Amino acid sequence: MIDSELHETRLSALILALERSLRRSYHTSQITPARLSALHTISGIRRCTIGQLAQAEQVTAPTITGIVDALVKSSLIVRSPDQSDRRISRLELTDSGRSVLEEWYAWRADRIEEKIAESGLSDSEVEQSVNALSRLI
Amino acid sequence: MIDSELHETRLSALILALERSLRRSYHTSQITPARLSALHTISGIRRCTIGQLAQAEQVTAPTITGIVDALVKSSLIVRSPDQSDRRISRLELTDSGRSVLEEWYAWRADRIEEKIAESGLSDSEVEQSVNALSRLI
DNA sequence: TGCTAATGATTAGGCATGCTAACTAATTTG
DNA sequence: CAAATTAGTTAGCATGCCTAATCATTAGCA
Repeated sequence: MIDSELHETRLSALILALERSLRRSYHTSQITPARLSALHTISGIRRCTIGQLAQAEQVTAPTITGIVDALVKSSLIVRSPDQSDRRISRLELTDSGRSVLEEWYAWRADRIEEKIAESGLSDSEVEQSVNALSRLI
Repeated sequence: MIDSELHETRLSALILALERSLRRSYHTSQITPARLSALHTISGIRRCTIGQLAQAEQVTAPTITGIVDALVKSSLIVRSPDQSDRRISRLELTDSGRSVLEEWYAWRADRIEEKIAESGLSDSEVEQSVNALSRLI
């Protein structure tokens, strides 16, 4: 019990710290975590709808509406009504959205390389902990 | 590079998911992550000041002011001016604050036990990944 | 066919968390 | 003692999340 408590204490603190440091680092990159995550998800779902995106991102529809509005406003995606069911919006990346996403992948790869180097962790240690974490969620 | 990219992709998504699930779970518990974290920190620093708290939580002073206001308002801490330097506020847990913190520890311990059981991870695997993560930050 | 259900999405409104810039009050220092 | 520094607060903004209510459209059924 005491061990579990320690782990959770540290995990909670770590998650807060991670979230803060992520937010700070995204701060420089002109796009926010939730929007990038949505962009990434949209790029992976053909003719993605608001509902699908909400489900994939595990947030409510109104939350997604706001994120989509922002992405449309900055021309990273386009929202177009479905022809056969006009209740539905279809989301599609623009060229600009694709390149932002690709720049982000590259930037991330650089950052994680730095972090792994700084930490002195082996690649397999990183992999193990990422795997463990994803099983924990 | 490709491995690092994969790790970071998954890490970013994991952090978002963690943050969201944390937020949802705290939702039921009447106190929010940032406030609990601050409460925990205050309990660990004797005669804690706003500045110390900000530094420990790695956020700016205005952010801490808001969190402290909320904690004071809900009577979990008291803020009193320092006698020898009246610029300084000293923060101290109330009995109520202490019991909220202890309930939280207990609740967390239960949750992490559940999660670890569900995940099928061994305690040492959890420990390893938590250690690895904290080195990564 | 035409009314009602259900569905997809948006709007309105609120809260939490974070930031920067500008300010006040108090203390230090030259 | 005046000027600089330090500790906190206030104001104002953005992001991200929620629930409740609403709108438009489509589906179902008598």
